[in-house]
Amino acid sequence: MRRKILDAAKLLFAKENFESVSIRHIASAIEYSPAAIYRYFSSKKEILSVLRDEGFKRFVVGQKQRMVDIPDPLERLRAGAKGYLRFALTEPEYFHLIFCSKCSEVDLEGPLAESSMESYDLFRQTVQECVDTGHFGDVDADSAVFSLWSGVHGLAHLINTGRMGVITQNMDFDTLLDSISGFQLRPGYSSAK
Amino acid sequence: MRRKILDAAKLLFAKENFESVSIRHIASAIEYSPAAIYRYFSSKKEILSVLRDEGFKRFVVGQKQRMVDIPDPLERLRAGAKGYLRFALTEPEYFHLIFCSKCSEVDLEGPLAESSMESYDLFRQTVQECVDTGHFGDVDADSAVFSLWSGVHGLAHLINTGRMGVITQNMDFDTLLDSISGFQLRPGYSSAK
Amino acid sequence: MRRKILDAAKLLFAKENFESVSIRHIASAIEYSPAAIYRYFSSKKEILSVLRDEGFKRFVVGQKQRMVDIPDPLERLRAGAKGYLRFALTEPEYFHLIFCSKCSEVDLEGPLAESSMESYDLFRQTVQECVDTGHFGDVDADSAVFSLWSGVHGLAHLINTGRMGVITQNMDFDTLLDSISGFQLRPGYSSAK
Amino acid sequence: MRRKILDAAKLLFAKENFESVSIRHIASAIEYSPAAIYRYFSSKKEILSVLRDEGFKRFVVGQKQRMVDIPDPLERLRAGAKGYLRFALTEPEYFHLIFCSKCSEVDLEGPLAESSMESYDLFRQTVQECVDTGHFGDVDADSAVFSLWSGVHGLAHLINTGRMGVITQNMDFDTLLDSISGFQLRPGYSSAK
DNA sequence: AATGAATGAGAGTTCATTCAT
DNA sequence: AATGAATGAACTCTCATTCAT
Repeated sequence: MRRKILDAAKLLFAKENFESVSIRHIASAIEYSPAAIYRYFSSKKEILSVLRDEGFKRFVVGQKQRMVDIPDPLERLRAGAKGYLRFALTEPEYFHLIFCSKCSEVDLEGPLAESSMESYDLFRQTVQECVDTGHFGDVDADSAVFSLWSGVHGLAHLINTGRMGVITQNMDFDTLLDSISGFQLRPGYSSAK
Repeated sequence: MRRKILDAAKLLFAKENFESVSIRHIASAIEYSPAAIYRYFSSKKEILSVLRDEGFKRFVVGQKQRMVDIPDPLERLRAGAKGYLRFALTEPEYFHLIFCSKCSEVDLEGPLAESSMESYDLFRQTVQECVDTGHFGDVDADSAVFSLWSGVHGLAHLINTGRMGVITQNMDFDTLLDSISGFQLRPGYSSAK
Repeated sequence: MRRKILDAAKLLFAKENFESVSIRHIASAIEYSPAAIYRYFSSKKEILSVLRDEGFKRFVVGQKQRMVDIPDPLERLRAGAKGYLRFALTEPEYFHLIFCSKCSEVDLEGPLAESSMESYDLFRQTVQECVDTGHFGDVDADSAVFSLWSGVHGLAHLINTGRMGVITQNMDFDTLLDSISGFQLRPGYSSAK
Repeated sequence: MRRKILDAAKLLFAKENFESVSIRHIASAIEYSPAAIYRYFSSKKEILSVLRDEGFKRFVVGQKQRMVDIPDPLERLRAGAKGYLRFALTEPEYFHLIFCSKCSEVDLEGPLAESSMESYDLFRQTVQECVDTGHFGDVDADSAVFSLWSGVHGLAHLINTGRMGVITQNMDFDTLLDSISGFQLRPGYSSAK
């Protein structure tokens, strides 16, 4: 059924490129005929789309869980960053689909747009709290949002594309975060200057 | 001729990814027959390779020019970061080819490897100088390299994939840099804490 | 289906050589799409391989049947030679595939190797018997094997390629055999010198 | 010029299949452009054709030289057989072109037909002499022609297609001939029975 | 006399997709 | 609900050949 197809697809997508996974591959992985898949999905693109939505939803749910109970906004932000990194490194194909593919190629209608907003708001609001409580000195919230997202996203992307070499391979998320956020998210950091 | 093919390929490689760009696409973009392309390049991979080398060489030359005459390492670093951003935003095709495609897909033999090293060394050394002159407080050079590259790369990538929305569209490179480097590269910034 | 493809391929392989027969040719001969063939065979080479195995098996079975019950080794040999000729002239496609294509192009793993050995051993052993019973005078078995195979094979090949002209066209197998084996396989022949 | 092209082609044909030798290969072998070849030959087929004629002429000339001065017809025949074998084994591609390709594919007009006749007549007449002088017992000339050509041709073809294994690899032409002609061409042989 | 440029046709092969069953 | 059969379009790449220069 639908679930089985999606799971098989997810597994394959994790192993290979999205483009090089074919309906045939998925079908043979679940030991069904290629044609059978079309009972459940109208096209290969739809499978991809559903997977993306699912992945994003999972990401957002995870982020909420990780962040919701943390009172200190900086700690909360740090938890969010760690979640982002974890997602990127443990589910690189989803990460690529959701945070690296061109927005123009993504269908922004439907559930994805909603998740997207929710997620962004959570992030944005936490940053705002940090600014309000003086954690970031005189930096405005927009700048902080840009800066933080860029930093964490860039790290994830550089690692996933193999540009960080072996150095980062054995680091855990905390160490990684510390590396890039020596200036912002380091535990105990409070305010520049 | 060669140039025409490369330009067409560059455009297409940027729009879609490597695997979904076909020789036929390139050929029809320049209104030639697919076979004609093989007069100038022995394979699809070679086109990609040449493009990448070309783009990288241009990038490295530009960075050297921009950075060489600046005595203050932090200013020099800032100039490098601006160069990276400019390259990413004004030549997104090359940027994608060089800094976003998976390393495993790249032929690391030949001139590219050299350019790559040169460029990285220039960056790395400048960071080291900043650290040595106390610009980054007690942050070690490795961490600073990770952090700075991640920040600038992430910003470029998020903008290029359309994730920074319209807000960043009218900013110049200085403003952009200021946004993400409120903590590190801001002019006048000297040392954390 | 499979059979249709094989038959079409057999015909084409006989008319032209392996390399100039294309999947497209086969497909259009059976009025199918080229892609359809890949439902039944994984590659062009496999078609060839299957055909050869098939033909060889048929040849070997026939030879055994023809030879098994004949007590006199010379008569048995003669029956084998006649079988070889009949196979060559009545199934020239198979004959070409099995006894005329270059061995280096043949996949010698699998069932073919077995059939091949079986068939050769049967032949070789019969020759040995002839030698042992003095039918061939002081000729050793190896020489006799070379000589006999060469003679029959050469005749078949010359006829099949059209070099024997019309003269041989109306001869039956016995007459043909008598022609070439005036010295060895002629009925009543016993020993040289 | 013409000669250079033909020589290059001949060399390549000796190494690879006829079909897999391309105009490009020939051109690059003589360091000319593919187009240049068309000044001298109207098509690939023509090159092949000319080569075949040349090869055949050379064969015939060689055979004449070898045979002309030998008074004893059996010895002369033997010399001819040796020449046939030598030609087949040292110039297998020519041999294939001339004696193995289907007659229906060969252009039988022109110089080839002439050479062909000449060669055949020489052979046929020598056999006739052998018969007349009683060398072959009561075998008629037609049968002897069939038998002898078949034997030598078959041996050559089986060796060239790799079916004689390694056994024959180190034999010289005399030994080979002795093997297959234990009954007819062996030196000293005179008449069956 | 020779070439660079170009092409149409065709090679083997894979793919997403459809449809009768 | 599921499949076997089939296809058209696409893929990279090679070929013999032509033609303006």
